[in-house]
Amino acid sequence: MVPPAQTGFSRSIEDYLKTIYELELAGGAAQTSAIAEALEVAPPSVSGMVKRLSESGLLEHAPYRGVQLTRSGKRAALRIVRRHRVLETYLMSKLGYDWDSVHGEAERLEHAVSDELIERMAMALGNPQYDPHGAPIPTKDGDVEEPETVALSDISVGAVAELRMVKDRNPEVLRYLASLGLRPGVSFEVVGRQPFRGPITIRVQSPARKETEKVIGNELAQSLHCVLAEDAVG
Amino acid sequence: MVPPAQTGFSRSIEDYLKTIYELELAGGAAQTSAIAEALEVAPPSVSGMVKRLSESGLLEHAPYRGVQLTRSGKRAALRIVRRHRVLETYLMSKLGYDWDSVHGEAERLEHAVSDELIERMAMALGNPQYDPHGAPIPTKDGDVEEPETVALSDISVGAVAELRMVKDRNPEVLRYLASLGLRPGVSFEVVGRQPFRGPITIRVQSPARKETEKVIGNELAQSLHCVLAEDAVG
DNA sequence: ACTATAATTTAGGCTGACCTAACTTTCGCA
DNA sequence: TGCGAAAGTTAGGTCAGCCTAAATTATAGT
Repeated sequence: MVPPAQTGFSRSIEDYLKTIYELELAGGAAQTSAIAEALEVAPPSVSGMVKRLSESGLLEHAPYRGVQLTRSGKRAALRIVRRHRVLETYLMSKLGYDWDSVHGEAERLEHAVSDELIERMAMALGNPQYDPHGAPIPTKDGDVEEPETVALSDISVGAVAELRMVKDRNPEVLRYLASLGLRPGVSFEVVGRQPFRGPITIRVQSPARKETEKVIGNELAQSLHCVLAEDAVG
Repeated sequence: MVPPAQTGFSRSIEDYLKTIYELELAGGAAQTSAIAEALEVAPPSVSGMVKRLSESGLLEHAPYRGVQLTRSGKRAALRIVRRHRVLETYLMSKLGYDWDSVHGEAERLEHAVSDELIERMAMALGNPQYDPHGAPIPTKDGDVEEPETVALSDISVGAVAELRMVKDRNPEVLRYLASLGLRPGVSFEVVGRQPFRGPITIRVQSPARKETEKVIGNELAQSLHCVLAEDAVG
């Protein structure tokens, strides 16, 4: 048994809880196959773990239907999410990690750090509310509001919006976005949308105060979550 | 299987290698029972792991006699030792950890950090040569010279020495030493030694430039490793 | 030199977390 | 409305790393 930090939850269990939390956010109850895919394990492994976790009261399991975190499961999951996001933020701002390489490191560390270390890091950062990808950092006692955002792929032409959160974690993709200057906080106007899930054109204020147009594929646009400056969802 | 960082060695294996390295330093070949005690596992568990490790060429096993790291085992061990000591140094100087609480945190993190993170931390610290306990930090490519030191319990009266390294890692003990102002780098003169493993009295330059005498039990004195300013070993 | 005790190893088991193969349930669609 | 594919679960097995009990080897003291 390898008890990570001070919870008593194994590394595996922590991974399951975090994954289930993230899948629930994306849509209702988490399906066995979705969990299996996210964790890169076979579906029967998930069934087995789900049984154990629901027996210990961390989640509700409706057989053949899916699972949902209980209150205590959610609390545990949010602790991991906080760790992950604080770590990413710390590694980037204090140790010079890149936007794209930070995820993997945090993924391993989140199971090994103590609560104390996380609080010290958060303190050193001034208790940030968002991580480098724009995701909100849960507070120490487990509060988050996952913000109301719209995917760029769902914003209509003419709307002005701000990029709030990048859901993709593929380093290649993140590197590409960085090269376009697209990071959380950047504002832009949607100036074109090709039909049939075609690419989207946006106009961004470049660092040199110059306006540049960028063309973004629809698939990528689905993971760019934004807040609108004016109401206009299509 | 839980592969830590990029080596392919499990957390357990890393712990065994590090422990064996430390035991070898303290005296020749590491005994099964010493390893078992250090890792808090039963002796048969050690026998089993030792067999596996010697089969993979990380150590030489003379049955019933003890084990010794091979070249590659030592290389692996030193990588963990470097991680541990860089982590301790970083946690103390960048995140405000205390001398006594730093060990446990590093103990868990050493198995989760990547080489890259360690190099970034070392860089941020200016590539220090010693950790907060005075232990030398192996270089990236595995060089250390564990310094020639003498335990305070073996220094004769009249000698002047500098505390170089504190081998104890019990937080209580470390807190006590801190309260006495005894940290690596502090110079002192041995002014008294009671016979029959009795306590030792030293005179230290206090922060306020005032000389203070401290009385130290023999057992504790055995883990205070020093370098002599003049030759005088009793 | 011999034996009692201590140290070590072998034998056999358990648990967590994974796997594949085989079976069961659900659900979309003809 | 029923049936086949997709999704999920059960059954049974593996592996690492630990354990206890029993057997073996080393060693110290007479």
